[in-house]
Amino acid sequence: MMEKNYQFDLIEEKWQKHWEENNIFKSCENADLPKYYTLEMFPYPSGNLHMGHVRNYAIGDVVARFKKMRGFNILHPMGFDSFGLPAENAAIKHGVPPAEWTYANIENMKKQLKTMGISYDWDREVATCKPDYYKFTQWMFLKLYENDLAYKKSAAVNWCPSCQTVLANEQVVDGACERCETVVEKKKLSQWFFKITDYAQRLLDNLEVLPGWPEKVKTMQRNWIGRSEGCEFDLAIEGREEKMTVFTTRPDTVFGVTYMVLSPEHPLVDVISAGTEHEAAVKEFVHRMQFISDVTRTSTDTEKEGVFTGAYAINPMNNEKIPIWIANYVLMDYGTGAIMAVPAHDERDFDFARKYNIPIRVVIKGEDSPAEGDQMKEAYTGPGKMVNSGDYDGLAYEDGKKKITAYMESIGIGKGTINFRLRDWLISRQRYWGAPIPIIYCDDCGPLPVPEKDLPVLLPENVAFKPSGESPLTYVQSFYETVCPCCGKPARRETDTMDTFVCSSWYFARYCDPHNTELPFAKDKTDYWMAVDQYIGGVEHAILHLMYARFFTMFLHDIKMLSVEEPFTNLLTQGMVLKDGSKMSKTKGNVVSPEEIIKTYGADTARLFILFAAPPERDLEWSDQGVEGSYRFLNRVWRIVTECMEMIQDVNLPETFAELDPEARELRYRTHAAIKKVTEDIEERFNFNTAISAIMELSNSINSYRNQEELDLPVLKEAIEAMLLLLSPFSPHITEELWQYCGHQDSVYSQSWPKWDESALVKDEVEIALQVLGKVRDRVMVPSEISNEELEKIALANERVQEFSQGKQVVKLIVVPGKLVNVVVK
RNA sequence: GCCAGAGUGUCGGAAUUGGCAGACGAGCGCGACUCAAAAUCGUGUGCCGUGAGGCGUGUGGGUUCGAGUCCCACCUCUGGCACCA
Repeated sequence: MMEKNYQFDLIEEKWQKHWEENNIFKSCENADLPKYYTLEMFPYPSGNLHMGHVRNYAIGDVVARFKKMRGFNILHPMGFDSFGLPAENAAIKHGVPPAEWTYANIENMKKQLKTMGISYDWDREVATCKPDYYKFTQWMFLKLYENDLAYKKSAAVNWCPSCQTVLANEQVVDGACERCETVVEKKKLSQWFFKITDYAQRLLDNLEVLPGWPEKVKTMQRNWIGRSEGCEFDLAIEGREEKMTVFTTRPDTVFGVTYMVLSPEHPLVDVISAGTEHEAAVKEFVHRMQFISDVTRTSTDTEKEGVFTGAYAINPMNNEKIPIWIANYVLMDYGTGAIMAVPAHDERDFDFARKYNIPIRVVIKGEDSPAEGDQMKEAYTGPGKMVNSGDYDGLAYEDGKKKITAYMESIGIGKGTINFRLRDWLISRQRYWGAPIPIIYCDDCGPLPVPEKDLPVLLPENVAFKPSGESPLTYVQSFYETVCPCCGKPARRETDTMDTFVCSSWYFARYCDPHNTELPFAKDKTDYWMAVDQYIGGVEHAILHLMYARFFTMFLHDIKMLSVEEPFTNLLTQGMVLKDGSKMSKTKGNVVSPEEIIKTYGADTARLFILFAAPPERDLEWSDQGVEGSYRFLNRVWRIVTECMEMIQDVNLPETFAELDPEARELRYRTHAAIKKVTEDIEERFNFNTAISAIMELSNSINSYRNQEELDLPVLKEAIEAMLLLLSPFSPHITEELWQYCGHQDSVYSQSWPKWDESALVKDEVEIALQVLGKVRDRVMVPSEISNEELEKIALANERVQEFSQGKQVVKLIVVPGKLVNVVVK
């Protein structure tokens, strides 16, 4: 029975149930149809959806439903990134086991997600904390290990004292923990790494073949990978056996070296300063540097300082004696931890040399650059010709780079190298709630991978949480006690777990074959579905998740598990949801709860508003009044359809619409203009806000048309049905209900997307603006087929035009057909 | 400091290829309905001016018949990078 009023709560519940019971959104491979894989970044199950989620999933659902109606075979799954620290914190705080807390949150969030009415195939749901999933996260580790891409090493790593675990470089932002903003410390520990640096060049190069990614994200990844090309070479140290090795991108400036710098942590520092009069000062400096955090030390604001070590290196190009210093601005973990300093052509070296009165020698002369170091106000880093460089004088600096590198190579002291800023990915975490690293330590056989058949290495339950620097699993004897898979003697399991970013680096492939118990996924399934055609999520993952996932995909491609090399063909990074100009947060007290909004206005209104308020990439300002507006619009749609229903229900649409009266023609024009506009806005630009405004315009047109006395019912029906179909990806429940009222049996979701009729877009008459000197003075209606000559005549004869060109001479006439005539006078 | 992106009514935002700035929505004003209110419907709404008209897309200049859009300089905001040799 038809309800008189728009009762969103009844309608939404009814259709959600209907969709679920009829498996409307279930997807399977179908070779006859082109596939389309839409994916939104899966959430961490914190327990409640926030507006950012709603925005993310509303965008994804428009894409999925639109593509479905456009004839694609859709994969649109959802799941949970369910390992991670909050579960452990909750366990400590509330005494609930992490697993219990997590599963309860998943249930609640799933319930909330279902009230949004998104077209997910829930049969494909994954949760990374379930053994059937993390079994294959461990499988990934084993494959990386087999291929020498997982290794353990002792290194100074980032330690978050609050989270009580180590972090990857990517998870340290401005020297602080990405999660809790605590300043991280350096700790020397033995940890597991993935050799992502082996893929540095490919991660960089492939960005070129990702035209569907925002330039912003690609730039961030390029910066992070930080490739630089240069030359590494050895220098003898006066009176010693040892050599020092430096990396430089400017071998062309090697004749301008006036001092060398070692990082304070460099192993040679102690050796070369020992026994010199400078030893005490060096020791003091090194000691002092230990207590300065990396953030401070690597900030551009920090003043450069250093001390002379007492030792000298020999410049291999001219045998000059060069003093070796140590300084705060040279870092141990980039390049070789040592540099050649050329103050004339490097800003940092210049500042340092000025401070300590070290000579500045010009070796590159640009067009207007100073020739003498003393005259310089700043370092000259531009192009130029080599000077003061012996046989190399007169060479262009680029040629100099090549020639000097080649020379060093020929005498066996150096070689051309490429340095990356990217570090290997530290994946061990001293935490309980993660996938255990599948490694066994045997006193006799060493560290060994857990045999594939023994996966998964199950996480034990009932674990005590003691705040210490060690994994809680180190206290669980039943977990760590095992036998060596090689010799059968008692052995010990690795007690660290994996970074949760490992779990999310391959989930998109698991969705293609989520119930496979033998393999993470079967190749024929991923061959059909991968890559993800449209990936949608927050820009905060620009480096972290998006780079790790690319790395995994390349690796899986290399071991022939995946055909694709890149996981995400198109990427949309959505903006944040703001309230009163800032991000919604509990501390600011400006949080709007999606649950409340859906309860008060319904999911259709919530979705519509969030898509209407701003284009998807931009930040969105939440507005309660804006929500009211969207709600009013849906009510208007409801009234239009229910009030016209009886008239149009039994009307058949003709093949062609001939002989229409002007009003009906106008409505048809507007209907088809709306179809065109909405289609192009979604398809080409993801401009959902303007697509919605076009639907609103159509509804306004229908509304005024239906108040007339004589109605052309087929035209009215066509307009109303087009409006419902166009609106259905945005607000699926109300359109489903009204679609049925119009006499249809099938779901709107399974309808074909409407096509516009070009002939309906042809107008008899168009409005032309008449300008004098670029200012609009009048507007006239003219036949659309009018010739330029005719238009010119009309313009010149126009009263208003004459008024404004009186006493002046017409110099020129500009005609833009269908738009305007501009009369140029003098 | 460097590199992106942005700056348009009271507000969110539109203008797709250099061609009528302000679509759509919100807010506000007026009117209808109502005992009244809400809802709804209709209508108006960039600024100045009684009016004719003038002005108007961060600022200043330029190109053009015509500039929110192109060029130059500058200001502000947002994001990213920032001793990476």
